[in-house]
Amino acid sequence: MAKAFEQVLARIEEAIATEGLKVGDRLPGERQLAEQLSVSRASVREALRALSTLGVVSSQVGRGPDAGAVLTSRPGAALAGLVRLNLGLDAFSMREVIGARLMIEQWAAVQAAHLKSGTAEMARAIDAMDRAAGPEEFVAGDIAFHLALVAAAGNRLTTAVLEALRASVHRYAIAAVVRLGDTSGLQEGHRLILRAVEDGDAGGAVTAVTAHLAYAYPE
Amino acid sequence: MAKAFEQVLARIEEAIATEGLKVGDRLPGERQLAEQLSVSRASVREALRALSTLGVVSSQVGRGPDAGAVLTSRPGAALAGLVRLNLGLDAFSMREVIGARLMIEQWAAVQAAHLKSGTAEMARAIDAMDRAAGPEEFVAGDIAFHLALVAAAGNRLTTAVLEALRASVHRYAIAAVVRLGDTSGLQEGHRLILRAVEDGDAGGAVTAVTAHLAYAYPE
DNA sequence: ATGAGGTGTATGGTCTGACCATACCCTGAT
DNA sequence: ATCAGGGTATGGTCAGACCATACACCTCAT
Repeated sequence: MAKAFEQVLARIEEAIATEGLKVGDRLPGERQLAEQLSVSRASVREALRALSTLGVVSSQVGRGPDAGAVLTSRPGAALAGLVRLNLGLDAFSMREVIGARLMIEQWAAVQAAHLKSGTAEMARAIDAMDRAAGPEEFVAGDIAFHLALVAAAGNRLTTAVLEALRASVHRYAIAAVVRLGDTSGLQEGHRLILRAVEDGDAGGAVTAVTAHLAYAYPE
Repeated sequence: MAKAFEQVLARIEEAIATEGLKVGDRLPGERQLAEQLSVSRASVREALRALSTLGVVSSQVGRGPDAGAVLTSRPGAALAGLVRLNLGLDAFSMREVIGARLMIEQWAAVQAAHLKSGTAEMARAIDAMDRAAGPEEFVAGDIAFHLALVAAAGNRLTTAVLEALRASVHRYAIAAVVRLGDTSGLQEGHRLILRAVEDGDAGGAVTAVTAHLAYAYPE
């Protein structure tokens, strides 16, 4: 049997999807939901807390005799996917994850090249990867490099988004390292990116990022 | 007194920030946290549920005598920011939100132009804005347009990210409508974007998106 | 001394039942 | 017709309990 918390989440998602709930509509109250799903109110509350953390619903005390949490976001595939992503359940294909990464890193490369920032952190990450004792350390260095690149763009929000993708990216990154026996190609890509940023060569940086990700994650 | 749930969240964030916790380190157990913060275990669990929803920590049953949730994400500004964004507490500047939007929508415009997709949805949103009775409907149409643009890129993940930014974007969008007495400029921008996508003109689409957002959110 | 295997124990996950302050609804008095 | 006030269901919080699990430790045979 699946965990109670996940049951509740799935049922609420399903209800939103199938019952055509619109933004502003109300879900049943916590006690009512608990009874319908045969779980405790505590589990319902945890599920609602997760959804409210994702900005899907929002609750208010009082509200009199009428019901519970309000839908604050549009239902649909994107919503369900976002929930799954954040829960690590993963509804996105590798293609989508890599696509989003490509978008963020190409953009960041342009910003970083203009600002000529973050080069020290990137260099440090490359060094760490050279000195890495095992695959774990190597992957950690890789993550540090790409995080440094995006952070160099100076927008904490996009950095946070990449950070949020960490779990998925990490898994794929490990797969890549395992697949490629030789890691020198990855490091070469990193060095090309770093050099383009140092030179302030935005076009070159985009090209380098694109090539690097294509190399690491071939179609 | 602040709500118990928020207290716990703040204290955990603070602990991560000030105690130099690293990825893989463990937080105290739920019962211990509850006692330290003088709240019930249920409140602690809700806070941890929120953090785990954001991918900040992860829990496992068992774990023997040693402690609780594991840090699964890098601490620091980006982390705290992500938490605040998702909780609607807002740690990002308007500049950062708009910057992220620009990144996503420029990228989406290129993809959409190549695929020549999503034009029907965008056209529908433009019509809805023309027929809008009040500011609320107008803003709803605006959101629908930009969501359609990003969805046209065919990557549910990036769509989900824009969806996640909805709350912040929405607020700024309202501000923009209020500021601009005349909304024809916004609609004109939408039409330019739509036309470029229909023509498969990637460069023109990027230019149109950039101009439109610069118009809606002047520096 | 060393390894395998069993046991103890604290953990996260869940449930029950209770209390509080709040916000809505409805009634009744004006 | 309007307004004041109580009734009531709500979300937020708490206390205490039980379960299955996974680690740490101890025992015992080798």
